[in-house]
Amino acid sequence: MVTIPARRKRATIHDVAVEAGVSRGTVSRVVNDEPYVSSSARIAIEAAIEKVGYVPNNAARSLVMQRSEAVGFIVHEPHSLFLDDPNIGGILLGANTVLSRADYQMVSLVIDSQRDTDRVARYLSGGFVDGVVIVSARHEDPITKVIGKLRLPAAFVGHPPDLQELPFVGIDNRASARAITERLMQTGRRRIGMVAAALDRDSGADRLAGFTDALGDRFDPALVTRVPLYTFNDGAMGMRELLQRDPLIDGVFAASDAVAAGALEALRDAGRSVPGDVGIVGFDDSSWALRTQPHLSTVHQPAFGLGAAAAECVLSQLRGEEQPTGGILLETPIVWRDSA
Amino acid sequence: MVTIPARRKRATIHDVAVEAGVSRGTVSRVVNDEPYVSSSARIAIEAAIEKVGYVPNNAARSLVMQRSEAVGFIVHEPHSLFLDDPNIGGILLGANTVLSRADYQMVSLVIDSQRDTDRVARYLSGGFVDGVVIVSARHEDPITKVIGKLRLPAAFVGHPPDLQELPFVGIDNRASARAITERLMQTGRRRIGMVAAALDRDSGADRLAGFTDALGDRFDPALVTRVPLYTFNDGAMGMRELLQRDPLIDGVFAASDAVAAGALEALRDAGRSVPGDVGIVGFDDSSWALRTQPHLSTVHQPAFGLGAAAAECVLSQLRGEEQPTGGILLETPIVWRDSA
DNA sequence: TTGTAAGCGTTATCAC
DNA sequence: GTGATAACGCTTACAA
Repeated sequence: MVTIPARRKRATIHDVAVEAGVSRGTVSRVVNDEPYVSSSARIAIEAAIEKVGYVPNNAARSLVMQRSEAVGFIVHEPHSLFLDDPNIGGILLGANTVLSRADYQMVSLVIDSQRDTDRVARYLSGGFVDGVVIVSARHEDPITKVIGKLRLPAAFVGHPPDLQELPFVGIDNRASARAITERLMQTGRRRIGMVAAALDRDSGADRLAGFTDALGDRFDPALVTRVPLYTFNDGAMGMRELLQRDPLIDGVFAASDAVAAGALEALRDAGRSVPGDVGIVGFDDSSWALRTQPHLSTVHQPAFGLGAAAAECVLSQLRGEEQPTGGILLETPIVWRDSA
Repeated sequence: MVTIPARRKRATIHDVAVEAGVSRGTVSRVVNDEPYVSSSARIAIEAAIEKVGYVPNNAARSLVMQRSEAVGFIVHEPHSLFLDDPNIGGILLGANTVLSRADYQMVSLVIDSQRDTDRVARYLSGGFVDGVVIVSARHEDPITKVIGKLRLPAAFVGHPPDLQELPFVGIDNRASARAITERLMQTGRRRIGMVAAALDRDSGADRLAGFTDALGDRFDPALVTRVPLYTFNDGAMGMRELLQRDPLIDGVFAASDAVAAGALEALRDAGRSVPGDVGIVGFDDSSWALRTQPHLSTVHQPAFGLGAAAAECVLSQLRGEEQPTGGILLETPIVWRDSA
């Protein structure tokens, strides 16, 4: 065992000022490199900073400046999904890239319990961040409430369930689902079903709606199975049920690539070939799409772009610019590979 | 277009005090629910807080308290890997769970560029966090330097390249690699090779070392291919080369599950059956392991436990407790499935 | 160009 | 029980 030495007291501007034989004001000017500092003073101060090991104290700075130069990135996903969801990483990187360029520190806060929710709400209230990007908000979310109450500059990725007046960026799940289903129909499939997932969310419900839009008269409710999550396992389960309901099914729209991958496994277990016996399409164009055999035809979801756009949106609010009403919808090209 | 109204000035303790007709000290006592407050005062103050919409200012609090009740979680991964790496999510969740329970806010900082590095270093220096958990530190990392200089309570996940005296939690990559290779040998394979990856890191180098340990006399350098990253694509590439070097190879240790998945694809493309023609084992027991066909035999890496242990380690430092010297190594059970 | 001093919103130490 | 008041470390007029 070894005792960690107590953290030694940190040097302050005062220490630097004394060391350099100037006033604190001048030191501050050097630190924030403002003009009107003689080069002799600057040199002395820089040496002093080095000598006493001064690092500015953000708390003090942000107290007086009334801002923190940080933007929160809130992820609110159930445990399991967070590990799986291929989009979150891209969104996060997109947001970070934009914020970084503007010299804002992105701090991600993950919410994984009720306790987390409360603590994060406090954290946001406390002025530790100047704005916030929110992924997958919940209905009646305390976080959303706090943001509204504080008028904290915010942008949602995906459609916020309530509070429609807050800015968001997203994709048109319904139109995209319709488009890929139509594309699937064009390949000549006769009995097309869907493994629908996450119907408690807008994205899940919209994808199903787009599917029924595309099918029109040909829509058969019996050919839709519903599973709770966008996961591999749920996909396999949903597909097995679909196969049971109609062994002759020859086309499937899976609500996400992970679901499609699971479905693919169920199909393989049932001895069906893809795309020979059945054509299948997914949604997301995540890393799943290239891991499956055959590679998935799917809807490209611009994860990075979503994160970047949300971050831009927060920054523009921070600059006090006017906001376009309503949300921003990004394009979702269809990428056609081998699974259908 | 609509103009977002300016954020209205936030209420302070002072406002609450005036409203409730008491002093700021008393309000502060109520806010931090300390004893010695008359219930009449408490009631009046709570009403006033509600009325003026008071939320405490963290910057001020953390300035006077000299701590922030937050712990940083630093991820330093190249872009592509961050999206793929299955362990990071688990580590993050493990750390968050522990910190949350102790009422610390975990803030994750992702480093994705030089600019990020500098900004994060400043952020850490600034007192916005009381401690830090670091995933995949770099050699000669400015972050590591800052931590050392500030004596910021820290714990590394995985072995920190330099600064060996800092606490870390990890696994014994070498022993684990040896164990699974031996297990693979016991299945009767004659020509066993390895797709080694990320040899510039300890984990990668150690896994190769464990492999050679296990093989002893039977080790044949020609049966090892080296690829830069723990990725699917690199795995496929490495396996193709292995196949070229020795078409009769019948056992493969892939440096990670993602690598194994890629190798599996290369094997399939080459018309080899698994585990019939060749047995293959991976490392990590990540979500990859169950996505492949057949499921992978692999080394279980306790991602959640690593995050949790690292967080515990930081908390214990924060409590001023003594630290065990050296790192903590967690168990890595072998999970045997169908790929070998 | 530099120094002085008044806050920023808390907590904490005293007296009362 | 409660109210002054002095920090905490910094920025920023305003004076010099």
